[in-house]
Amino acid sequence: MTSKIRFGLCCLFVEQPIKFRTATATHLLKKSRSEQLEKLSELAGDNSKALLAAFKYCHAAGIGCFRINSQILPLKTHPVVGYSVSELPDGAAVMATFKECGRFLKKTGLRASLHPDQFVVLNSPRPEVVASSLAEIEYQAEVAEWVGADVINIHAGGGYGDKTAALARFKDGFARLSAAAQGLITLENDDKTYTPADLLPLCRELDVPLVYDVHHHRVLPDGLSIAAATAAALPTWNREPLFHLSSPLTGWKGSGLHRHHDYIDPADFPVEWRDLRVTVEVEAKAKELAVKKLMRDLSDSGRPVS
DNA sequence: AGCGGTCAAGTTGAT
DNA sequence: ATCAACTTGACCGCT
Repeated sequence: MTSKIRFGLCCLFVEQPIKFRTATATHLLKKSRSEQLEKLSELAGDNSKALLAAFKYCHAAGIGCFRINSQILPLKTHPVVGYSVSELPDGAAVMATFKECGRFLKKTGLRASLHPDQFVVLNSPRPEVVASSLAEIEYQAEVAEWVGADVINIHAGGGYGDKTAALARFKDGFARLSAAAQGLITLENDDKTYTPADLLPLCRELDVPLVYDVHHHRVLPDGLSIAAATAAALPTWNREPLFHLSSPLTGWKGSGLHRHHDYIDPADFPVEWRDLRVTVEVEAKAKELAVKKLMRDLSDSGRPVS
C-alpha cells in the first residue's frame, strides 16, 4: 500500500480553473511607478486567492503537498520593477490572504514547498548572480513563512569545470542567507552536473536535506543504487523527507530522456519508496490529473507495477 | 476572439 | 553558433 506516501502537485493545474497570473517587466516599464504598483497589486491579490483555492483543491483531492510557483508575487525581486508587499495598494489584503493560506495549511496538515527557478545559482563565480539569487531566496523565504511552507528547494548550480571548487562556493553563498532561509533550503540532485553522491557530503556538512530526484538520478547515475541513495537521503531530513518523481517523455531509451511525460508510469515509482513516510512531488505535465492517476494506479494494485 | 511575438535572470549540452 | 531544457506558458498588442 502507499498510504503513508504524501503526493505533491507542482505549481499548476490543467483541468481545475485555478490560474496564477504574471506580468512582463517590459510591459510594466512603460507605465508610471504608481501604475506598476497598481497592476502588481492586482496580480498579487489574484494569486494569493488562487493559492488558497489551490490548497483547498489539493486537500479535497487527497493531494498532500503543493509546490508554489516562484512568480506567486510576480517580478518581486526585479531590479527595476521589484517591490515590497507593503508598497502595494492592497498589500495588507494580499498578506492577509497569504496568512489565511497558512492557517489552512496548519489546520489540514497540507504541506507546501517552493522551488526557485534556474536563475538562482548560489555557486556562480559572478557576484551579481549570487546577489540576485540571495534576494530571490529571501523573498521566497518570506512567502514560505506566511504560508507555512517548510522547503525551498534549489540545485547546487553550475560545475564550471571544477565541481569541488564550485561546491565550496556554494557554501559561501549559503552562509550569506538569513538563518530563516537557511533553515528552509534543500538541495536537489540534477540531471547534468550534481549527483546524490556529489551532494550528500555537502548536505551533511551544512545540515541541508537532500531532495532525492530519482528521475535525475536515472539520467545522471553515480554508482549509488536507488536503494542506497534513498537510504542516504532519508537521514539528511529533520522534517518529512521530500523526493521527486517523473517519467521521461520518450521512454528510457534514446533521446528525450530529460523531458517530462504527461503522466507517471507506475513502473517508475521506486519499490524502495513503497513503505516510507515521505512526500513525493510529481513532476508531470498533466499536473493534478497525473497525481490523481498515479495515486489510483498505485493503490488499485496495492503495489507498484514492476 | 484568435494569433504570433515576446518575456529578468544562468548554465549546460544537443544540434 | 544557436537553442532547448529546466518546476511552468502567459501576456500583450495586433488583426
